[in-house]
Formats: sequence, C-alpha cells, structure tokens
Amino acid sequence: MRYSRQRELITDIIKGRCDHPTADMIYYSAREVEPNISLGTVYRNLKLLADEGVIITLETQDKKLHYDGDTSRHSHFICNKCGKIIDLFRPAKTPDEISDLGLKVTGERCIYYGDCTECFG
Amino acid sequence: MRYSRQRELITDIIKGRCDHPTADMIYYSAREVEPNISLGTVYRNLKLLADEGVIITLETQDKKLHYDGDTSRHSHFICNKCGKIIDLFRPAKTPDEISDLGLKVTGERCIYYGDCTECFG
DNA sequence: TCGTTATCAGTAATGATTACTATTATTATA
DNA sequence: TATAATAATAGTAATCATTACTGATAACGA
Repeated sequence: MRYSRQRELITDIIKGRCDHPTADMIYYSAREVEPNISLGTVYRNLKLLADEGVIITLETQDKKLHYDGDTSRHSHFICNKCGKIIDLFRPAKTPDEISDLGLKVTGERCIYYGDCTECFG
Repeated sequence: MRYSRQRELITDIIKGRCDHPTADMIYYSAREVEPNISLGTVYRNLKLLADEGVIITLETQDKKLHYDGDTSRHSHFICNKCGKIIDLFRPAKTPDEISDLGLKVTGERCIYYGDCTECFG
C-alpha cells in the first residue's frame, strides 16, 4: 500500500477524535484541510483501513456505518433519543454494570465474528 | 393495529424458522403462500413488528438487515466465510466460552441501546 | 350493512455506498 | 536525478437495500 496524503489525513481524523463519525462526517472534516478530497476517496480509504484492522466499523440502527479509531476491545452504548455513542471500556459489560453509569439499557446487540466449524473444521 | 393476513404470514415465517432471514428471503418465502404479496408490504410489516418488539433486527456487516423471531436475550456468532448466523444462548457470552463451542472468534461488536444521562437525567 | 380508515400491491424515490474513468502522484530503478 | 510502472485520486455514474407514494382493497366498529 502506497503512501497517500489523503489516507493519512483520514486516519489522523479518525484517530484524533473520540466520537464515532460516519463517512460523511469524516468527509466534511477532511475538506477543511484538503478542500478537493472526494467522498469516494473517503469511502475507499475507510474500507481499506477497516480491512487492515487500523479502524473498526460499527453497524448501528441508523443505517449508516460509524467508524472507531480505537481498536482496543470495548463495547458501545447508543442513546435511543440523541444517537450519541458512548465507549464502554472494560470492566463494564453487563447491562447491570452499565446501568450503574447512569445509562438505562433497553436493548442489546452482541455479535461475534469468526470462523465456524464447517468452514474451518 | 388491525389484523392482516399478510402480517400474520410474515410473523409466522420469522417465528417458524431458526435462521435469521433478510427481508428478501422472507419475501420469497411468503410468496410461496401468498403469491401476490409485495416486497413493500414485507418491509413495512417487518419494521412494524420490530418497532412493536415482536421480532428483533440484526445489523450485520453484509449491509442487509437480518431478522430474528426469538426476542429472548442472546448473542450471535457470524461466520466470516459462509455468513451463517449462530445463536449463542446464555451461558455462552465471552469469546473464550464461544471458542469452547468450536467457533474461532476474530472480532466482536457489542452495542447496548438505551437512554443516556443527558436525555433522561 | 355501511362508513371509516388501516393495509395492500405496485411502483417510484431515496440515500448510503460502490464502481468507473481519465488524470495525478508515489516509488522503485536505471 | 529522470523515468517508467502503476497505485491512488477527483469527479461522476451506478448499485441496491430500504422507504415513500398512490389508488384500490379489506378489516371492523357502529
């Protein structure tokens, strides 16, 4: 993978913020530095970075992918009303423990990805 | 909410299978019983049923919503290669415990939904 | 039975994401 | 350092899951 100014910028933007931006949020942020960067470039690089494991994707219920520059193992809390995404670092994994943070949990989606027995017996 | 033959059929289909079908899988399944049912009707009712809490949505990495007729609290394992979705009922929640089932976990997305402190202080 | 209106079938529109293409920029090598 | 090979880009068109729209139909309370 060759160096590119645009990819470095995109990486810096994601790694430098503690929210969990969507592609278009990153796009607008990038245009402040690189006014001609294209949305396609943002999408292509986000996919690349996610494939490389440099960033993480978050499949939420708002139909847009969110990206997380922090690849350490942690969970997320999303507010039903304002949509804010809060990092939940360990130890804080059960709904009861999350409630203790002042967050009222109404739903939970926990998906593990990996290799199943049939594909990799 | 009025009764409708179409909605009952859709509900029966989801509740009657143990996989986690997408809208178009449910659509094709429904057409075998109700040949004129429309895709829009399937989508509208799936959304309704999910809003009512009768079924659950699964936001996966394949860009399509999957639906689960089992609303009891459980997690999911998705194979990176074949895409198969496996239910993980408690107790089986940590990656280590899942590995013991013969599934090799490579990634994890755990999202809690609820009300945050600012919105519902 | 009748009137109200939720629901439907069929189709058009939406919107996030991806693909395409001519051009530009990176980088290995002479 | 100049140059050739080719990744990467900007800009735009296409894709595709999902949602919205519209006139017709069906559920159901009075």
